[in-house]
Amino acid sequence: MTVTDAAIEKIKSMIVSGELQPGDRLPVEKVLAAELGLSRNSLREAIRALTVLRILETRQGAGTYVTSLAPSLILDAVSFIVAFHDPKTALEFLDTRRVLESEAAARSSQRMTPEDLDRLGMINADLHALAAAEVFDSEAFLRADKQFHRVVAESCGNSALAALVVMLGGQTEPARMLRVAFSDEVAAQAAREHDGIVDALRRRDPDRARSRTAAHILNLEDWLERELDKR
Amino acid sequence: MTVTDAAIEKIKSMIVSGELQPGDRLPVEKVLAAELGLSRNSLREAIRALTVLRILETRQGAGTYVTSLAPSLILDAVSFIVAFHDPKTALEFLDTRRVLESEAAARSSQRMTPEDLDRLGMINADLHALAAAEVFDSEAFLRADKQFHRVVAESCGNSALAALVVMLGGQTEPARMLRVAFSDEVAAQAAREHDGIVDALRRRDPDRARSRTAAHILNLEDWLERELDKR
DNA sequence: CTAACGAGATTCATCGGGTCAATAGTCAGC
DNA sequence: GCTGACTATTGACCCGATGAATCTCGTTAG
Repeated sequence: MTVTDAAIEKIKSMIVSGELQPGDRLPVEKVLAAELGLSRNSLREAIRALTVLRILETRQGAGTYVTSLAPSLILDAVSFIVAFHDPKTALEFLDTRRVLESEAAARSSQRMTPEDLDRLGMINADLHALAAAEVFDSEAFLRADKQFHRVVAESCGNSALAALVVMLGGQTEPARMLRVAFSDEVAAQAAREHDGIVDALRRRDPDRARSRTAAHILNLEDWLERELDKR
Repeated sequence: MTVTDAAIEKIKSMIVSGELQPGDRLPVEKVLAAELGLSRNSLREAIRALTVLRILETRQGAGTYVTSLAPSLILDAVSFIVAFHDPKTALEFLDTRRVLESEAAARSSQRMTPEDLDRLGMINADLHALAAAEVFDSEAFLRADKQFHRVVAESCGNSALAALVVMLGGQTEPARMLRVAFSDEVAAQAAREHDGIVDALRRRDPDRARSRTAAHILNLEDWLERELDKR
């Protein structure tokens, strides 16, 4: 256990115990270093580690603060981690995402407002347009697609579940591969499947929403598997 | 964007691009710092950040290495993050865990070997014994309980799913609270529910495994909710 | 010839000192 | 009362040095 690790644990326990609340400001580096009994450099390593985990936030000239610790914020750090995985692992993540997102869709079907549904419809209209465009912009399509899934997930009423879905739908390494292999035909098919999901959500039918979402992601899994076999 | 953040991105891209493979050794700090054009201290902050994310591993005197990047390793870092949440958020995590673990149990029912099942039976026999002991050791019970759920999850055939389940069953803050409030009666009830899960797994019946697991965790959720209301 | 040993080189861990840049708080001027 | 310049605060970043853990490799005992 290095002194930096000890400092991380110390700061962590100060937060978990409530000694430091979200939004609180930490003592200045020099003082905190003295309190914890280590050098400023080593303390900075600890602070940096907690910063990339979105637990602390530093602003030059202003100070270091505890973040809101919202699940979405924290799990955002996880999507950073997920990006390191190989394509085979990506299939497992996608498989897991299917489990979570179909459940989230079922729950969202009971909770989405007409405004949410309209917004979702507009996003998918964009997706149809992007898929039918003269020159297919896979980059833009995947960005909007992510947006679609995010809206569905975030209406489910459980922010931890939503954050996990968004995280698993994030930038995995094969997602970059997708960009080159993703065709306008696959995109058009995906947009049509989205229509089915939106319809299920409008009907407020959890079973339909669940099944349609599961099938949609399953198709994505199959496509990815085929792409991986090609190489 | 600070120079350290830039270094993190640079190292990340080196791994994602395959320039650095799992197990590879990084250049020594002094050299790498020169290559990336920053001081050793700043580079060390970047390395430390990737170390707490379990992406790099440093050994004094030996060097800095890229980890295996196994999902379990990576998601292990997540359980560290999850520990920061308040009890209310813990309910959401438990809710999410129910979704994942019931699915994992259903899958495991099709895959567990007789040896796995025997092992599970033994673990639960221990749990029964612990719950019936003269002086109830909640610490030991929860440790064995975690073990039980881990064995079920890890047989599901998807290591990412398994890792997520284990992570969500891990050290959340209320888990510490559990230790004081957890009674031998609640423990005995949990062990009986485990019997039902083991039975379903032995029957190789995914639906029973799914339902029994979901109900088990649901009971845990209810219990936690009641405990939270008390305060 | 093999295995245990040990000196030296390598590498990360930690420290103290310092400069620079961004922010916030203060106070004069209108 | 409001604006803007000045100043103190604070994190960002750098350099150089020492200590501790590990590895390398030649040496020696069996």
